[in-house]
Amino acid sequence: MRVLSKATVYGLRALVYMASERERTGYVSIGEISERLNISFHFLTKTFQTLTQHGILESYRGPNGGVALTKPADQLFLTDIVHVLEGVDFFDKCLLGLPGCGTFAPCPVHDFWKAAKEAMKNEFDNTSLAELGEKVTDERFRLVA
Amino acid sequence: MRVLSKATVYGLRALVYMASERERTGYVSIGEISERLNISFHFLTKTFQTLTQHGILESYRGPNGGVALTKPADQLFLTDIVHVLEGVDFFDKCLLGLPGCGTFAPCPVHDFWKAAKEAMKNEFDNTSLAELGEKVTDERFRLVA
DNA sequence: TAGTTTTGGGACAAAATTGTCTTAAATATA
DNA sequence: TATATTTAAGACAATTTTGTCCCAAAACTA
Repeated sequence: MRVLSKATVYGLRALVYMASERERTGYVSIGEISERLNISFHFLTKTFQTLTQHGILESYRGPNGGVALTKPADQLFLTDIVHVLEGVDFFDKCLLGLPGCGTFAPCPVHDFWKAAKEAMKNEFDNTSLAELGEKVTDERFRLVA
Repeated sequence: MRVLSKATVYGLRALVYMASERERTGYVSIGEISERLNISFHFLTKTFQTLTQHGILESYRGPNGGVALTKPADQLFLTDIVHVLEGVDFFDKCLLGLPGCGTFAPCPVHDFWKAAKEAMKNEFDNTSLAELGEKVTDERFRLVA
């Protein structure tokens, strides 16, 4: 079950890492993140460029440069990131891949899947990077194998 | 959100179609299914070969040949098909892609995702091809765009 | 037996995803 | 100014997924 692409998975892990560095101020370099989380630097850079272009991150070049969240981590939710990296129709896909599957022309698993998606969307809508970052800071949860 | 591969999606649609042809006896040809559901014949054939090799389908060559469910459709559940086409670890994947993510070493979204997966697994465990086939036969639900 | 129909299986191609590399641009510091 | 650091951007390669094609094997029919 691969719900999120690698790009999204890496992006999310990296953002939660940033949120977990609570007392830190200023920019965090992509190099640091990729090292700490064991993610390909170049691949992460591309994902971060997308996030920067869509207003999730701001970046700054040069020494002591890096990336920073554009908003406090408690105002950035999983849905925001997923919408940028997976598309705004992320929570609107038929389990059987039928285009236009909906109440008026449902596939046989539509009712169940609609409820499952709603539960997931609800969780994504209400889970902030801050919340996940705290879990990591407070040590019971991990971001790396 | 792409939970199932195309191979699985096509396989499931095709199996539900077979289950929906209630009064039919004997083998159904892959050609018929691929035409009716608008699925690539060769691609579906490969997926069906996998299902045959794993005991979900039996096949028979020659005129009036085709494939047939090895069990009554009310004894074949979504989990059975998904286990064959996606792997037995389908319901055991970390949302953030961390290997070995579990109670003892969870990622920050582990608790939520565990519950979401369990709900999905429960539904897959208890939804038979017969049930879905009936929905299609009884006309309110569709298998094709 | 010859010809047709159908699945089996493999080779192969196309497309999407993932990953790597190089160079440029911006910024800081010495 | 020269050098080092860091993101930006795009080319490119590797891998996986998806899709196509061909021919063999099995089975039926005439």
